[in-house]
Amino acid sequence: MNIVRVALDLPLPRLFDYLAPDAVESDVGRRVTVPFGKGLRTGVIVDLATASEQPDAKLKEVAAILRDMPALPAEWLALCDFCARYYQTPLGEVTSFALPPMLRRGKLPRIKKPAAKIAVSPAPTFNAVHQPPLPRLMPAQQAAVSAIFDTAGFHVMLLHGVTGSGKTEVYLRAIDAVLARGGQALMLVPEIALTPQLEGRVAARFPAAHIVCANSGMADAARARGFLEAHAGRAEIVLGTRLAVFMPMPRLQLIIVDEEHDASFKQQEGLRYSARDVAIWRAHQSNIPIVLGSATPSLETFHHASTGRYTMLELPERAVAEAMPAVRIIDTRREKLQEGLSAALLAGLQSRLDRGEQSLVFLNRRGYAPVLACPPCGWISRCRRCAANLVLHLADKRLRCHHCGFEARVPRACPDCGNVDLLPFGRGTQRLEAMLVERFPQAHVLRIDRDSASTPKKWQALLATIHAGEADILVGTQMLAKGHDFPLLTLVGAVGADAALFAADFRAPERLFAQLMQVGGRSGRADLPGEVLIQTEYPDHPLYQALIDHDYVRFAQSQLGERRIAGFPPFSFQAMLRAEARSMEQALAFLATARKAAEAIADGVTLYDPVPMRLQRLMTLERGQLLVESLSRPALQSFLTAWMEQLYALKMPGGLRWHLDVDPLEF
DNA sequence: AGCACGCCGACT
DNA sequence: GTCGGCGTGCTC
Repeated sequence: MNIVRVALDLPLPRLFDYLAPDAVESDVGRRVTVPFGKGLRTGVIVDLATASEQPDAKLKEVAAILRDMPALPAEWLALCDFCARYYQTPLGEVTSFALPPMLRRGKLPRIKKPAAKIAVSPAPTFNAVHQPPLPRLMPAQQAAVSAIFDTAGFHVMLLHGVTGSGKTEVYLRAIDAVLARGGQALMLVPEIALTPQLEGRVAARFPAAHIVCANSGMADAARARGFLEAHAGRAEIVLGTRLAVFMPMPRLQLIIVDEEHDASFKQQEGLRYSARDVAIWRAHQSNIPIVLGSATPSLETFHHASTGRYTMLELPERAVAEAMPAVRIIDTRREKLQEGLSAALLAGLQSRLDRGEQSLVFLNRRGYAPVLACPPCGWISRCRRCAANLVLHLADKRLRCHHCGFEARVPRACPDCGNVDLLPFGRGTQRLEAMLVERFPQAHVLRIDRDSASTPKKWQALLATIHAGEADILVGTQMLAKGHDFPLLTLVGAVGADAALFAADFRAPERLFAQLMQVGGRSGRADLPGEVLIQTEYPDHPLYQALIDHDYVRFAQSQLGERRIAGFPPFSFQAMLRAEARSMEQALAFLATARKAAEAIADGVTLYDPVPMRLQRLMTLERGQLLVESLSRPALQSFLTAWMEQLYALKMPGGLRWHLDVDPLEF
C-alpha cells in the first residue's frame, strides 16, 4: 500500500497518513492537498510508507500531490524536523512557518515576465564587471577572511569588532569567495529596516549576482518568488531577517549572522525559535562555516568563543582610522537636573550647536511621560486590560498602553475626584524634545521613535533630514542605535539608563551594555572625534566603568562570573512554560498541575515554582510562568519531550492557553 | 486549531 | 417548545 505521511499545520504533535497510489520517492518534500475533517488542507509530505499505524478504514486518499515546483530537499525537511524537536513544536507548524504564506496555501506566484534582470544569465562573471577598487583590508580583517575559509567544513566563528571596525567588509569578502566557487551565501540581519540599505551595499558590490531578500514585510508573491529562486539555486545571495534561516539553498556554503546578540533573532510568539541558533545547527548540517558578528556578542556566544568551541576573530581597531569616542560618566547624585538633563550634557549640546555639529540624546522610553497622576487622590492612568500604566502622549493628546495598544483621550480632570491638575510623572522622548526645543530655540530638534517613525516612509524622511545636516539635536530611542551612520554626529548623551541596572531580568545589564555601546558608536565617524556622556546615579558601577574603556571583554567576563555563580545561562539551560487564563488562579493551577506531572520525570532537571509573569495581565488575560532548568542540554531536551507528551494529553479548562519557550530571553 | 456533537437556560 | 451556551472529543 502506498502511504504518504503528511505534516499539517495543526497544534497536534503527530503526522497524518494518507493513501497515495501514485506517490513516488521523489514526492517526499512536496506539498500535498488532503481531505481533513470537513474540508481540504495543504501540508508537506515528509515520508513514504507501506503501512500505517492507523486502521485502514480511517485512511483517506490524498486530493492532489502538488508537483508544480521541485520538492523541498531532505536537508530542508531535516532542518524543520530539528526545530520541531528542539522547540517542542509540531512538525506541521514548523514546515508551515518555514514556507512563504503563498506556498503554504498550495499556490504558486505568477512567473515574472522575462524582465531584463532575469534575462541576463547569472553567469559567474564577477571579476569581469567594471568596479571601483576594493577597500584595503586591515591585517585583522585579512586574518578574519582567511580564517573563514582556511578550515574546511563546519566551524563557528565569532567576528568581534566595534562599529566601524569593518565587519561588513569581511562579510563581503567572504561572500565574494563563496560566489567565486559557485556557492550560495545566506546573511541574516536583525531588522527589516536594515535590509534595504544592506541590499544596496551588497548589490553594488556584486552587480552580477542574483540577490534575494526575505523578510515578513514583503508582499506575498515576492516572498514566494524569492523562496523559489533560492530553492532553485538561482539566487546566489539571500539576505533577510530571522525567517530567512529557513530558505532552501542547495549550494549553501556560508552563513553570516550580523549583530548576532540582537534579541530580535528570537521569535517571541508562535514558533519561538532563535534564528541564530537554528543557523548554527544548519551550518553544522551543511558542514559549512558560519560567522557570527557583533561588537557586543551575546554572553552565550562569547562564552563559547572563550572556551574554544567557537573561533574568536577580533577586529581590534576601527578600520577607517578613527578614535573611539571618549566616554564620560556624569554623576547626577549631587546635581539638580534641569528636566532630567545635567549641566555637563546641556553644555555639550550647546558646544555642538556652536560648532554646527549634531548631538543625540538617547532615552529608551517613548511618549511624554510614563504615567499621568492625580496627586491629591492617588489616581494614576492605568490600562483596563493590562497590569500596566497608560503612557501620556502629549503630541496627540492621548493615553496609550504600550503593551496592548489601548488608547484614550487625556482626561481634562481626574476621573475619580474631578481635580483638574493632573501631573505627568517621569520622562519620555516627547518631554525631552519639548524641553530641548525650549532650551535651544535656535536648534532644530528632531525626535526619532516608533511614534515619529511609524512608517518606513516617515523613517526615511527623518533619516534624510539627519543626513542633510538639517537636524541639530536628535532625541531618540533604540531605533537610532542600529545600523545607521550619522557623519555629523559628535555627541551622544544617554539618559535614564540606570533602570536596567537593577532590573529583575538577569539579561538586562547585557542588553544595556550592548545598547550603550551601540548608540555610543554612532558618534565620531569621519574626522570628527566623538564623545559619549552617560548620566547615572551609579557612576562606579562596573558596567559603566567598562564602557569608559570600551572594554566589552572585561564586562562580559564579569557578567559570566556572576552567571556562573548564579547558575544562569550559558552555565545552565532553561525552558519556560507559560499559561494564560481568565484568572491568575486558573493559570497558576494549570502550571501547578504541569509541575506535578513533571516531578516524576524530571531527571537532572530543576523545577521552579509557578509564579505570575512580570506583566501579570495582558489584554485581560492573567499570565503565569514556570521555569525549568538543567545543567545538561540533553537532559533538558528529553525531559521536555516527555513532559510535552503529558501536557498534550491533559484536559484544558476552557479559556486556558499555554506554550513552551525553549531558551527564553524574557522573564 | 476548527468543527462536530451534546446536554441545560431564556426567548419567538 | 426552540436558539445557543461552551465542555469534550476527534481529525489520517
